[in-house]
Order: sequence, then structure tokens, then C-alpha cells
Amino acid sequence: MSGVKPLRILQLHSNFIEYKPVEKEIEEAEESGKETCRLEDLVVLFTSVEEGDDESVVLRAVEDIKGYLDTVKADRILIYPYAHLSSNLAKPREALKVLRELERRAREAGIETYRAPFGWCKQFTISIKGHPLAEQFKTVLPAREAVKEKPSGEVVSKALKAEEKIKSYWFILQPDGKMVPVEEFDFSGHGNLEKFAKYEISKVRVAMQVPPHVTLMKRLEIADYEPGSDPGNMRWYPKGALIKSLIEDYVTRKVVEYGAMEVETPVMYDLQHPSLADYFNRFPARQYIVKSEDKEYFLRFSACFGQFLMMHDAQISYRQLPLRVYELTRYSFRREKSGELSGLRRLRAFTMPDCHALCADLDQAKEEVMRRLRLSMETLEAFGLGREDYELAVRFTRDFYRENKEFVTSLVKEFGKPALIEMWDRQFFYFVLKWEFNFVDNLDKASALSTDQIDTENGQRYGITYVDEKGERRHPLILHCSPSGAIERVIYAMLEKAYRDQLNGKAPMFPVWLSPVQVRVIPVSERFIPDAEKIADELGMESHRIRVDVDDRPLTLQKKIREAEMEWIPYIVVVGRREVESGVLAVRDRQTEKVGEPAEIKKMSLKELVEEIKNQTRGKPFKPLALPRALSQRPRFFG
RNA sequence: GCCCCCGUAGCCUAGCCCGGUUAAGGCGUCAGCCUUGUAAGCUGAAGAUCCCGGGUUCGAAUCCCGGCGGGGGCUCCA
Repeated sequence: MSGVKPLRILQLHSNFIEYKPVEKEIEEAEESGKETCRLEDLVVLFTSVEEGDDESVVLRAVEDIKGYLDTVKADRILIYPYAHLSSNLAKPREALKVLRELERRAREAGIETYRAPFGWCKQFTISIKGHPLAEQFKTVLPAREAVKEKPSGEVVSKALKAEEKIKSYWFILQPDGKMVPVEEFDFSGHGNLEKFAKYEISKVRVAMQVPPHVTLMKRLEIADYEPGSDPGNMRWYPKGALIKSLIEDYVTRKVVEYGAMEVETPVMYDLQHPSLADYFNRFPARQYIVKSEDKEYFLRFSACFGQFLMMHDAQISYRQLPLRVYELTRYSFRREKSGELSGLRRLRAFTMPDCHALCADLDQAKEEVMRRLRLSMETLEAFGLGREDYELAVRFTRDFYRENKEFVTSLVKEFGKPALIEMWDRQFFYFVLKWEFNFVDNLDKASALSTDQIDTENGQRYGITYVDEKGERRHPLILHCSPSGAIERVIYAMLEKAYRDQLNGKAPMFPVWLSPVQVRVIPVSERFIPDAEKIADELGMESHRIRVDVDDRPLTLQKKIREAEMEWIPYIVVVGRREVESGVLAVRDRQTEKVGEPAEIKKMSLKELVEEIKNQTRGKPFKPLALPRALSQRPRFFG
């Protein structure tokens, strides 16, 4: 190694650097003023010269620097003598010679070059750019290959990295079993599928508007950003909390009916737990980390951990399979990158119904997946999301498809519309097959709602076993299903759909069972408030399970109607002299309304109205009004 | 993380480019009038550290620099 004088260079692509020579540290120091020097948008080269006497290294270094400047599109450098990179420093006199040579050669190479004074104690402030290549540490050796080291940044799961290398093959699978490469498929009549396919494959995304549902979620006092929390953690106003809670109840009820056992598990887990750490690396997500005493915990991003650990400890017989376990996670956490967060569509804290099913073998798993596909469609239906509102994607490995063609086709057949297929050459994740329903919004963005997966790894990873017919312990296959997707995302989809309805001239609204106020009673003047209250008493009788309120504010009738309409209230009952005398109600029915046209007023008896609402909400959960009944008693949360 | 946009009263917005009286308007709130017949009745009042810090200037919401917060996009995705 004699004759080799390595350079150690820390390259930092910076927004700016400010440095100020404070005092000379050594006798050989250069002459310099003490004024602060500031340079912007440049690459700073913290450089130390190590023991040796060979100057040829400089040429190599300049080559390397040029390449780097090209890559990061910069054209200016600052050579900043920085002794702390080495424990084997060259003599100052020699080091200065090398640095000057480096400066000269860099200039010769056409680089705008600055150099901080050598031999001084300097103070500096630096702002480093955030792109992946902004920080590089190099050791430049004259006779050998340069050593590249990247300073360690954030801990990224292996799965997240692996994902970057996945090669996907895209097809459209028709209900009749015909599989067509996506570029050959005729999308006429399948506009949403086309948008979804493009969104998934092309990665071109243009849109620079606030998503319609964000405006609506605020205006309707459903939810809002919470500036006092981490981004992606929402606040829920009374109306939103009610809607969310009803949806949660409904999904839970459906899953329990399907045969799942509801459980509850912790929100945080030991980062060092062996099974968890391993799984962690198979799941492409970023986490919140919580420190407690001297341990680190990650906040769960699904219910898998808790349920798997529970199943690990359970005694299970093959006779009990498929065994279904369910939890509604309030909350699951994923520390999505800040630029990815969007309204209720993509959050850092969200509520995820998560249902696992342990299956004895693939045949049982396939049967179960089919049941859960149906369960998911029924569930979405209750939120007013029909098959026309979402698209199916099925993703699997090539091997799985070869051996299970019929099964895959049967899923698409059950769905009834062509589906987007993504095929992989080998298994990257813990599952061999996964399907999702995807909603396409008004900005042509697609997001997954319901999903199910066939997991071939975690039974083993978590040591989950059942005892088979022969008395032997075996690992089950595990299905992971969310029949609705995140609850917040369901609300997002409903709002986006309502917005689209409005564009098409339909009055936007929630399904009646989810409307925070189902009937508003409006007296024509203050004189009729007592009559209005009496009607509200009768409509709102506990046994009717109807949410009624009364607009008792001293406003004009028109104004009160307008506000009720803007709140998307399904039934508006106006009470005046005529109603009091006749006993017949004058009802505005939102479901029959068209935007911009005068409303039709239906004459109905109170009993008929109660019946109609009961018909609309049959079989759905009910919760009482989440706000004071009298509008005059209500605060305004937004606007 | 990067790029782009935004930050003015509880909400929405004007003013900013081109610096100059008490920062303008609408919604909402409060008070009063009106007592209302199916999507905005009238009058009045209160309400603003113009995001924060620095700089330029006789003078900054306005120009410059830095920071903070939010949104959107990029990459990827339950």
C-alpha cells in the first residue's frame, strides 16, 4: 500500500452552506479573512487527505466528482478541508498541496470551484437536499476501485426494497375465462376499468386540485384535518363519528354472521420479537415507532400481529377449520410519506376491519376466498356501492395461475365484469394470490376497498399449528380479508360517489341508514315550533329508530329548507297551519330530487313516513341522533 | 425526502405582480326588526399577531432571505 494517498470525501448536495473562519488552528494555515461566506445550490466536498505521497489520486477524484455533478445536475463545488474524516491524516503541508491540486484540476475540468481555507477552525451551517443521492461518502484510491458507502438513513423494510424490483405482467381476465394482455383489450363500455388499469400500470398522475371529498368532509362536518396531530390523523365531528360508527357496526355484524370470532389485540408490538421482525420485512410499509423504557415498539399496521400471536397459543383441530378471527382495528397505523396523504383516502391512522381465516389446505382456502368475495360485495352494497362503482383486480404468481386457472376465473365470473390481472414470475410477498376491489374517484385515482389474500408463509413464521386427522401438527394457510377496506376509505368512496351523482344532476346523499339526520322538521314560523316538536316527538319515538331534528331557529322557511338540503337530509317535513289542521305531512324526499329543479312535495301521513324510512333502513344498525335535537342548540364546527 | 402551489377574522375570498390613509367583501356568529309556505328577508355590531423570524426601505400583507404549517404531485401501496 505504499505510495497510495487516499482521499476521503463526503459529498453533500446542498441547498446552501454558510461558513465562517474563526481562528487558525495550525501554523501552516492559509491566509484568510474572517467574514462569513455563503454559497447556494452546490455540492460540498468535505475532504481529508490521508497519509501517503501520491497525487495521482486527484485526477481520479475529479473524474468521480464530475460524474456525480452530472447525476445530481449541479455545477458548483466547495472543497471544504475537513480533518475529521480520517484517523490517519497526511501532513498538513502535503494535504494542502493535494487540496490545491484538487481545486486546480476541478477548475480545469470546467467546474465552478470554491475552497474553504485550510488550517482554520471554521463554523458552518449546511442544508442538505433530500434526494437519495444527496449524501455520498467516498474513499478515492489511486490504484484501486473507489469504495462507495451510503450513509444509513431510515430503516426500510426489505419488502419495501424488494418491491422496487418486481416485474409485473398485466392482463384483463373476462368472466368467460378469456385472458387478454391489457394492451389488446377493448375497453369500450369499461371506462372505469380502463382508468384503473392505467392508474396501476402507467404511473402517470396529473391532478392538482383538492379532491372533492375533502371539501365535502369538512363542509358536511364529517371529519377534518387535525393540525395538532401528525398529518393523516383526523378529527371526527359528531356527524362523522356517527356515520363511521354505524359503518363499523355493520361490517362487524356481517363478519360475525359469516362466522368470525371478534377479538381485540394491542396496538403496539415489540420491534425485536422474532416472528414480528421477520414479518415486518415481508410487508411493504413504514411504521410509527414508540419508545417505552429501553424498548422500541411499532404501532400495528394491521391486525395480523395480535391475531397471529393469539392463534399461535391456541389449540386447534382440523375439525374447527376454517377458523375465522376478526378485529376492527381502531386504529391501524402506517407512516405514509407526507406527500402521499390525502383526505380520507390515504391516512396514517385508519380503522381497518381485518378478518383472518385459517384453512387446512388450498381447496378449503379457495372455497373460503369465494365466500369472502361474496361477503365483500354484499358489504359494499350496504354503503350504496354497487358493482358499477368498483373494479376487481386479481394478483398472483405464474405458478399459482397455472395450477388454479379455473378458480381464478370463477372469481371474475362471480364478480361479473372483466378484471385487471397482475401476474408475477415468483412470490415476492407472503401471499400467492390477492384480490381487491378498487374505487376510481373524480380525479381518476384508484384505491383499494375490499381485499383478500392467500398467505402461505405466516402459519409457519408464527408457529401457528392445527392437529390433522392423523394427529400430526400442520401449519394452516391463512386468508387475510378486509370486507370493506378501511372505514375512512369507505366514507371517501361514498363522498366521491355523491359528488359524481351531483355532477349528473342527482341530489347527492348518503344511504338513509347512514344519514346523520334522517328527518328534519321545519316550522314555517316560530309560532309552529311546538307543533313541529310534537311531530318530531312522534317520529323520533324510540321504537321507530329514526333520527329526527327540529329547526327552531328564527330564520325564513326558505333559508331553513336550503340549509337542510345542503346537509343532504333525506326527508324534510314542513309544519304550518295546513299540516296542523289536516294532520297530513308535507314531505320533501331527497331521493326523488333533481338538482336545479323545484322539489316535489309529497303528502304523507306520519305513519306512512315512518314506514318508508323503516323500509329504507331495514336490517341496518341504528344509533340515535349524535347532536342536540334543536338546531338552535348546536354549535357549528366548520365554517 | 424532492418538486409545485398555498398561508389575510370561525369559514371562503379580494388586496400582493406595480410598497403609501382606519386591510375590503361574502358566509357564519351576536343583537334587533320581520312571523315567514318549500334552496340565501332586512338593519346593525363584534370579530385580523395579514403564519413566524430576519433583511431592504422614510414606510412592508405587498419586495428579498430563512423557517414553520397545509395541500397537491413524484415513487410506491394495504
